[in-house]
Amino acid sequence: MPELPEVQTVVDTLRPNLIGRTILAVTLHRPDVLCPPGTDLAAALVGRAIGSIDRRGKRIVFTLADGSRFYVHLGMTGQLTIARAGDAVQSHTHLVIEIEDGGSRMEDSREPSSPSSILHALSSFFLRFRDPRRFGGVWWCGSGNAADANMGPEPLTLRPSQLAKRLAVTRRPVKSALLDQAVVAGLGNIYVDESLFAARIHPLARACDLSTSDVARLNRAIKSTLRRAIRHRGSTLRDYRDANGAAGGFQLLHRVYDRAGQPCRACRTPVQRIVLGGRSTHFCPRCQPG
DNA sequence: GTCCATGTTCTTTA
DNA sequence: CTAAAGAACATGGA
Repeated sequence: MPELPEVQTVVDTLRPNLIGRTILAVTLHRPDVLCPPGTDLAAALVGRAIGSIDRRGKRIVFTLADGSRFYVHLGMTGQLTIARAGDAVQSHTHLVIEIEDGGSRMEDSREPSSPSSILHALSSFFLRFRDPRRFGGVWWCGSGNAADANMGPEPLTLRPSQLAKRLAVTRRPVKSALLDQAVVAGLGNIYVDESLFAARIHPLARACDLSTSDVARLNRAIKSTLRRAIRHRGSTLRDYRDANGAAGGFQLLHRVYDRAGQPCRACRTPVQRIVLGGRSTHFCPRCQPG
């Protein structure tokens, strides 16, 4: 579920819970969600404070007070949520990070599940990562910049000339190019379809054939679509939740995505669905002429 | 049983 | 050789 607006919403809801707090413990229930394999995540995290949380494309980047970093990718079904000790642990919870509760300790009478160290003198809560399909995972970066690897520019600050330059060099359909994280970072199947509709560009149009005005329109459409989706806290089709467990609301405002056969909200022509690069692709044949 | 799914990466084909 | 298409990954819901 998570594309840029959903990931940004998770980051925005994680920050007030986690910034400045110290990590008390790390439990990795499924070691294969961690890269590089065999990393001692507990040794890297325990005792350190979380300095900042940022988004890069669809990656959620945690920077510790010592400057080291790790990032979480939610894949298709990943969730990163804040929980208290009494909250039921859902199936497919692969990683749990215990966090020192910086606030007063009186409000929470529940005890941590495994009080084992002097660090537990104060109350705590948990950051849980669950991901049924396990297309997501956790990447330890150390002090390197692995979080930026293979990532194109951020679409919210992308300039039309940059986008034009990147689209001009490929004959792929514009939809395929926009899904490529190395071309632009953060777009996925929902927001590419929505952005192309807003720009009135056919998804099969060759990227290199777009005119300067097409690209300018597309750049504006991408920004406005993403900003609107963030304002509505992302799209919950099935699994997506923010860090507080709340669903998004933008799915109610989709204009073409998952609306095959339903009337275009602009012209009433039935929305068409095709398969492109193995992905469902939705567009209005009248508003987005080939 | 079948098909489909918000993502990424590796393999095969053209 | 490069670019693009296809398959694979794992799970669950319709």
